[in-house]
Amino acid sequence: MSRARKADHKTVIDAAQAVFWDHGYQGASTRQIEERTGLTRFTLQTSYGGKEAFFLETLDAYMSRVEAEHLPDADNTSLEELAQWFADRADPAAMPQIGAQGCLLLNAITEFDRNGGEVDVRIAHYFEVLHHRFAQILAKAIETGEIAADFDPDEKATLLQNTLLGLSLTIKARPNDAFAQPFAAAAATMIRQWRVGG
Amino acid sequence: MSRARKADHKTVIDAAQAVFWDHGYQGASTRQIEERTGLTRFTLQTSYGGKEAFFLETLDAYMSRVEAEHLPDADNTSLEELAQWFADRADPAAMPQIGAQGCLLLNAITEFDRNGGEVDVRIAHYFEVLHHRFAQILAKAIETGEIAADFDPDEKATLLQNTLLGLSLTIKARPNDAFAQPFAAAAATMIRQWRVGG
DNA sequence: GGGCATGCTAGCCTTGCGGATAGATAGCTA
DNA sequence: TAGCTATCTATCCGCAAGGCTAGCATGCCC
Repeated sequence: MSRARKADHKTVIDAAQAVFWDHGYQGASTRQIEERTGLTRFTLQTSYGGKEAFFLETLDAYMSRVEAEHLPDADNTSLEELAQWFADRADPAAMPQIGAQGCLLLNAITEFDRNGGEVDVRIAHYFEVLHHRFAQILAKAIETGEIAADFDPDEKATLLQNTLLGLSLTIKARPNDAFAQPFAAAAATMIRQWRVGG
Repeated sequence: MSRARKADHKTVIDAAQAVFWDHGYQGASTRQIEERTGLTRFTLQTSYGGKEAFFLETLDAYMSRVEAEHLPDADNTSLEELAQWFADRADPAAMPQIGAQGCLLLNAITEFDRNGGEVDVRIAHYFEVLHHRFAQILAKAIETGEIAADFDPDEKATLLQNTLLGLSLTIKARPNDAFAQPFAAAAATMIRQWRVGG
């Protein structure tokens, strides 16, 4: 068919996530992307359709991976596991990697205007996914009796969405890898105190 | 002494806050700043020392104003007032203005590297101020008996910091002015449920 | 009113950006 | 092996960015 690329798609996208996280969308030049991903600027244009389209693809890959591998499971997550999941978001030992490759949604939110375009669709989708996951986990915890029946899972899911966004921002703001840990711990404690008699 | 400026310092800084919020630091060009603030690019260089120094000054002015006028008072804020303060952060009626001039720290955190420079100092300062205010209000609420004695004001202050950051991001992410309201309401409810017997 | 410091206007410089192009090259298929 | 096609290399383009300079305008002080 054709000549093979120097760098395969998956490798390129993985590296691109790191580049965009390090420098932001605007701050990452196509020449930097070329250097760090192995992708040539020529292919960036012809195969991916330019920088913005490439960012969208990177963002989609990131979100798919997060949904599939990193978000807590909607059906099989206990309240304690949810609490621990929040605590782990800023584990100082894992921070170097997590911090080096944080939430790309942050960049999407802060660097693009809300104009109803492609980025906005992704943001809306992510908010929905988060809400659904958290609400389902909390509803389950009510069923099992972990938390009281008069607990509002929808409202608390909203609170957890907000908490997670705040945590992403704190991680980005961190002057050192231990910095964000108390914030994650406070979130975990909040969740644990939702238990009946907690 | 000298010739008077077209636009006075305060007016310039106020307008600059809006420009930087609308387009971010990187996205705001010096020519846009010139247009919307009345400041000339010449004065931006000679009197303010260039775009980055000017942003820092704008950021300082913003933070001073927030500390003086918008953050809840450390000494005279009840728990209910604190809850209402969070709820008001995303009041749909006030959103047009608030949304049009949101938290500049967001831009500082997301658009600058953590290199120990001037921006980092501001970020650290803001985190400290927030923590101190919230912790003091909560400590007072323990004194008055609004919340239980075994309540950890320090940890919950950390949680509130995180909540406020999340709210700022949600406001930035909002597709419409009503969007952020449930997030603010959930935060307010969380605070109200801290009351003894809540 | 003359001196002088400051701000304004207007234009120019350099740099880096995203993107486009053209010729060489590699890998598959027939 | 010939041909086709996607990619690579290298270069170029137009544009917008931040910053700088030169000459004019303004206002305070001696």
